[in-house]
Amino acid sequence: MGGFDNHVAIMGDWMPPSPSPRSFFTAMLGDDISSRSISEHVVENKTGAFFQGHEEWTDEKDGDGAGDQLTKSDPFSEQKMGSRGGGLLERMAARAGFNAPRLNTENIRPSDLSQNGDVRSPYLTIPSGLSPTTLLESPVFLSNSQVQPSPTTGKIPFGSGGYSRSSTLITDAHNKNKNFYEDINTSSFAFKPVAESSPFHFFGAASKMSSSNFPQKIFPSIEISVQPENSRQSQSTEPSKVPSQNGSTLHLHADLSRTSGKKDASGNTVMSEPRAVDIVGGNAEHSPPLDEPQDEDADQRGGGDAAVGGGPSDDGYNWRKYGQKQVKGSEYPRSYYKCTHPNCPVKKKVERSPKGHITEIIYKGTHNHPKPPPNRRSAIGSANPLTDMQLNIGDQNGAQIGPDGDSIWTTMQKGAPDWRHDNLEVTSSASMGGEYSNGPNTLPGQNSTHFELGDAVDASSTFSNEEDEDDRGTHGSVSLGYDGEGDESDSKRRKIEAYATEMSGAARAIREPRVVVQTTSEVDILDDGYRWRKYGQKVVKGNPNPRSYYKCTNAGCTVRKHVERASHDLKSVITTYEGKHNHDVPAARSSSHGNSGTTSNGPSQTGGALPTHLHRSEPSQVHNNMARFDRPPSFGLPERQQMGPGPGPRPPHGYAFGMNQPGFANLAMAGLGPNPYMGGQQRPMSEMGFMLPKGEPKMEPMSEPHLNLANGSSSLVYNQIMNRLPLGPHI
DNA sequence: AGCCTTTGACCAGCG
DNA sequence: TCGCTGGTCAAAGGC
Repeated sequence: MGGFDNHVAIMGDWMPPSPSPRSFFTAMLGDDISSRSISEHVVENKTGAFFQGHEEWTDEKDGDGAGDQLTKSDPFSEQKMGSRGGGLLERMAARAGFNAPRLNTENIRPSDLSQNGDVRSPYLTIPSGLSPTTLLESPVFLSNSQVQPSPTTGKIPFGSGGYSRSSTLITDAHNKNKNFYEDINTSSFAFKPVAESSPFHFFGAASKMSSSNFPQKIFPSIEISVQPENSRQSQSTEPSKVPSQNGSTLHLHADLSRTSGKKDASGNTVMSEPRAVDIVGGNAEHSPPLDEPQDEDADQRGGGDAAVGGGPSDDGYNWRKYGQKQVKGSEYPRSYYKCTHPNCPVKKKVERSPKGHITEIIYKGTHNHPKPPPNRRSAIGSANPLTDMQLNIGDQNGAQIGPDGDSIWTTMQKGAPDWRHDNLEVTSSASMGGEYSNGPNTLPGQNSTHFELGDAVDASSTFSNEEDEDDRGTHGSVSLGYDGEGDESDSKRRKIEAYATEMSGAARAIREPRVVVQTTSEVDILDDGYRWRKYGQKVVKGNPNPRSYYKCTNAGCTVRKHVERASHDLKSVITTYEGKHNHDVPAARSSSHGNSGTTSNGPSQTGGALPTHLHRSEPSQVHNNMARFDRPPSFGLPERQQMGPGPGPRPPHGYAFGMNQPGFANLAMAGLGPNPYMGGQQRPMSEMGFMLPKGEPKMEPMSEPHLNLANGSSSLVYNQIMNRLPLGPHI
């Protein structure tokens, strides 16, 4: 397997029946942007192979030179892939009983620990070297047409059809080439997990999803693997010292080593050609590795797991480690945890690399008690971004007991307390990291924009955390699993398929659509063309800067938004939209100009949050699209039909955010939802990020050189993306 | 003192 | 039946 081309080809095989992510991306970004292959980017970046093997990971901290990385990182190296693949991926695949695209969370990093430990705005960024197209091909975007996925909302894209089996995303904690990514990380998608809301509602398969299926639905056990292996990137830079930047990167990791139908040593079925998608969140260089700072410590004191996200408390629950052992096929030792709550049967297994990178987290059982108060959670959990991530996961994914209360490894998501598990085990994991993060230098002075799509769907509504917690990230991998008693392979597979379908719907929560737009560039997204009235301002946790609240002044419009300066980057402004949109952009303001540079009455003016930016965003679409959120899911309709130019104004620059759209959901999933580690970092370069719906991972696309987002072009790109985002079934 | 981690040993399932 | 493997137990120690 030599080249990336092959890789791509494989990915193609792996693609879901529905519009391939790649196609989507291509469409979204346009030929100019997407046509280029990742490999090309890699070459251009001279940073080495874009996809990396897992083995390289170990060298990460050793500071491998670019050249080394290039060599080592050759993900296409059969050898490497094979070796790695035999491990987690296969196990995951086996567990899930189907192809398990790997979502690598190793690279998930705290957005900005140094500046604000509380910052929870993991962003999943697409490194400059990473082609959106590629990204779209990642499992994250699988089955867009049928999935309602949203990693955070638990809508995992478990596509139907052949792909349904692939619903499992295997976390690949072994992202190597940290440097590579760092170098290239200029643009990326940042998944900005939103608070506890429901980072992981990965029950994507939505093919059969119906509006009636909601959180209350009974689910089979869900296993979530979170693999925030962060660390690799930290090396190049000191995350803690570097202001967070939008370095989160979306790490697409292809694993070509696997063959279908094979079984691993354990007899687990290994699905054919599982592809690993590593989503690296957080800025490699800017954002501290999720756990990197604590890695050593964690390792030594055993609390490392916690620190890393596998910890007992990262998910909001308290855990006691009762065992650890090296599991065959796993490169890293597996730690066993039990919920410390009396009589609570929930357990979780965490695998993490020697450096503390979590490669997999599997929950089993259902908590029969409420989550302990935050103050009771481990300090680590609260302070550690990674922990935050875990919290999100736990919150949303907290394991829940199956009907029988045992033997079910599940990963529940917050807000899914009512879920019940059957014998379904779907494992999906995603890792985010900064590896892909583009180097800060790549596109100096460019814009970084983050879009957070609020999702009206939030199964985790149970934990009604609002913005303050929205930024928590959940990232990672989610495994829907079924630990069943019988034939894991087949039965799981079957059940997974069945469940995937149901889950997607179930995962949907009803929530106010929420869109977060973050920008650090001249393109001021804050100036969205609508008229706003500032009605409040306050300092929220996690951000030293005041948040300004605005209401749309349009009569009858309930849309609100709040704007705040990103703690990690004062140049960056995060705008969160909430509410439904019932009108178009005011004529006077509905201009389409990426670079107009004029500011409107938006926060940028009042809030002064954007001192240096000319923000001109086109949230008009947001408005419009948000309205769509309320629509009943429409399945089977081509995205275009749903999102497209169809009825309804579509401002030239409008952002066609498809809230609740599978596409994003998937993307979010890739981002692993609220991954504190992912985001939070912004750079003075063009970056465009997509913030996933509240409760969902937020993507923070870092500026992709190819996207050329700077100076208004970002809006164009954004617009294109949004408008073209394939979203299969939409709500 | 309580809680948690570590770690070797034990147990059970499976081929 | 044996060996392998994953999962669990429980003593010891640390914080």
